[in-house]
Amino acid sequence: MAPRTKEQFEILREERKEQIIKAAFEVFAQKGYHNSSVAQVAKKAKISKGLMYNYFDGKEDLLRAIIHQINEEIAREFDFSNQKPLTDKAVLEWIDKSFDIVVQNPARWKFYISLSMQPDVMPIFMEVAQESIKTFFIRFIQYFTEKGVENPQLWVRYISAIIDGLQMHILMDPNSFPIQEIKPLIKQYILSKNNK
Amino acid sequence: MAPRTKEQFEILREERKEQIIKAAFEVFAQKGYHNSSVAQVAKKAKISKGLMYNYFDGKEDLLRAIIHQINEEIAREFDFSNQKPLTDKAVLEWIDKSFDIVVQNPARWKFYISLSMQPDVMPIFMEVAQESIKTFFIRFIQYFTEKGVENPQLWVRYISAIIDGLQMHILMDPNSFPIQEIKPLIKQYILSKNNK
Amino acid sequence: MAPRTKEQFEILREERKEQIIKAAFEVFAQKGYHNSSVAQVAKKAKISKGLMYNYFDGKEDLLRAIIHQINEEIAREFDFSNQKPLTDKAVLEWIDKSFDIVVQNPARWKFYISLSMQPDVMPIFMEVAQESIKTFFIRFIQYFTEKGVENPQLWVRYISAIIDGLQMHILMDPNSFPIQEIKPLIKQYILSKNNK
Amino acid sequence: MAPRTKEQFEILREERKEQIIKAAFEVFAQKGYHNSSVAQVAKKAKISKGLMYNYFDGKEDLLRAIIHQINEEIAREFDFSNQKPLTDKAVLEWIDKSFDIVVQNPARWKFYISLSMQPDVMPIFMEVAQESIKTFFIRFIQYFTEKGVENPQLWVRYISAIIDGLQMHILMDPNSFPIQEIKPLIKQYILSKNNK
DNA sequence: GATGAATGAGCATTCATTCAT
DNA sequence: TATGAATGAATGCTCATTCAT
Repeated sequence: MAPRTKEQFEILREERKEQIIKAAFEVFAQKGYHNSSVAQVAKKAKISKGLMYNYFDGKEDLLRAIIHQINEEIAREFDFSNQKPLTDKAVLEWIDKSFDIVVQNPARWKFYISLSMQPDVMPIFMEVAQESIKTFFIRFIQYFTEKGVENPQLWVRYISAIIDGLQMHILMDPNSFPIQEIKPLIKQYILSKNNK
Repeated sequence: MAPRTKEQFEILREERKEQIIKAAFEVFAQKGYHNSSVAQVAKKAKISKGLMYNYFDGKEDLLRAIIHQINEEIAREFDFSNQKPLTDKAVLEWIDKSFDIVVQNPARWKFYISLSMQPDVMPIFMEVAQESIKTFFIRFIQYFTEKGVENPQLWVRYISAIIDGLQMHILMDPNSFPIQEIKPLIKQYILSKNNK
Repeated sequence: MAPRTKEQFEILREERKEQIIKAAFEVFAQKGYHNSSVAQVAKKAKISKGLMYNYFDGKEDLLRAIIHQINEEIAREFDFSNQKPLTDKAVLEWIDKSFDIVVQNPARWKFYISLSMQPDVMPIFMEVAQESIKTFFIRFIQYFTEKGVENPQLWVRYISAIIDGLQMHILMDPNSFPIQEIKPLIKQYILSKNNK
Repeated sequence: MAPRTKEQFEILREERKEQIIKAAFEVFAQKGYHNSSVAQVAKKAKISKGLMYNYFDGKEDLLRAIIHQINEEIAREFDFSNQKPLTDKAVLEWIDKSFDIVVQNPARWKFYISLSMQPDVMPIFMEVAQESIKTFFIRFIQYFTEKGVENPQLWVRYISAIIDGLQMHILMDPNSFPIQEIKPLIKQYILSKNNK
């Protein structure tokens, strides 16, 4: 077999890592982090337990990697890197997306939130998560500022909390929570601030 | 020497139970349910491991007891047993209380919410919790109905989610989350529905 | 209340002991010695655990007492104290009794045999049991000797083993083991030795 | 370094399993199943407690494995798979073997019988054991049938019980029980049925 | 005598992690 | 790189026994 270059190895490693993270997420999401064993993850990923330690430093490192990946996905889905000022349309889209994203992949969000609430996982979580969200917050504050809202920072925190609360309730009752009916209410509430 | 009377034993048992629940809550709240061991709880309660099993059927039963106790406290604090129709004043007080209760005992609420989000604890939680909340929901729906709100059930779920979201954010940033400034906003939002 | 005499206390103690032994036997017989707890015995006997230790030195002592009692019952039932030479009739009666006793109280025999086979209980068992049986053996040997059987000791051991084997099989299949049909066979076998 | 091949692992596993079963048998036989701990078995096998669970599902599974192995050995020694009709010679050989097998390995039989008598182990025992014995029973019934014995099933049960009783007595007094002298008696008893 | 709270050693079992191959 | 055997500490739980009352 032709000797692979360093780069090829690197790519292979990354693919393997992805594969393990995917398996780990599935196992963790289904049974909870503490109730899952490394053996189960390895089995799901179709590799040996030993090999897992070749790619990750341990169970906690695996968790860290999952959180990191989810954060990246969210950042991508919400287009956090976009620096353009927010328009009304963009805000409304963001609201839609905030709920759609939960509805479409409740397992992921449930896992994400449940982790963020566990005292022992919280530090890991915070360490990895917050940064990218901050920049989006700033854009949101600017949006309200331009609309002439009196206390834009306050409103951003308020709105964020509302969204989070609704997301949580969707997760707690995914089948019958009337998120589609509530969407217009929250949208209207936000837009009503604009025309002051 | 004469043995203790049944009453003496009963009192002793209640005291001990309280003592163990208190210790268990502290340990669970600090390290999370799954990361806490029965041994740690026993140590905190300054009793032997074995004795714990004289009072509770196991670790899970201990958790159940804690949840039950918190629920009772909440029900008492919110006066859930009160069946009178809600007035505007009562609703506003309820909102104040909803946040004050979190601010005053964040550890308890953090624990409470974190439990409600863990997949394997959720069933226990639901089993013990929900009942008392339902009756309050009904009163709230009646309140909106009488105000002539179009879709009262929808609004109750909406408002509940908002409150929960805000509670969550208080817990995530207890020191600087501007709940006192946000209170008027949410109050005004609710009352604005009344005068339709 | 009139002060009781020492004898009265003694009688009371014996009655209590009987009551505990009875309860212990029931529990042990149903669930096995090792799977039974002192707490269960105390509950069955309707006394406290503590009191049990007032009457018996511990779980093992309880077992010893049960074995002792069963042995005494058996000795009484088989009239082991009777020293008269065995007649044909007595032997046939003894055979009947050997099986009837098992059929009538299989729980007791099952318990008895199961104990006698457990390596850790065997010593206790032997210590208590054997003596009374020996004297009966001697009478049986005399019986065969008088009948002119060539090797009377051998035959006694042989017959004893046969009886024990049949008893065991009755216990293993109490509902359909054809002991009544087998009785004549074994009786005839023994009597056939007599008329040599 | 190259990992072991699947075959190498397979061989290793079989060897270890054998080693653990051997150790477990020794411990169980000496102290009884209930009085033995997994730790003791592991120590005897010179492995860690944890490893035991890599090979067996638990203490009960270990017991099951031992019973299974003993059954296989017995089936092999008695040539249970042989389906040919029994001859007089074969029956006499079977009787010899029935006792020789006990004399040669009393520990095994003691263990085997003691298990079969313990109420909570009996089900496991029956589940694993009985099947192979049944086919032999059938052959034995045919043997008596062909000899013109009136109630062949009865006689098979009778004879089986006699053998078991003698085996039991050998175990209870392995040094001086006169099994060699008794052998002719039981053989003669069986053959006497043939010439009717 | 009588109670049951309390202890502590022991148990079966799990699992993250290491290591020889 | 890759395997899974092996470890050992930890966990939830049980129970015979003791002891204060």
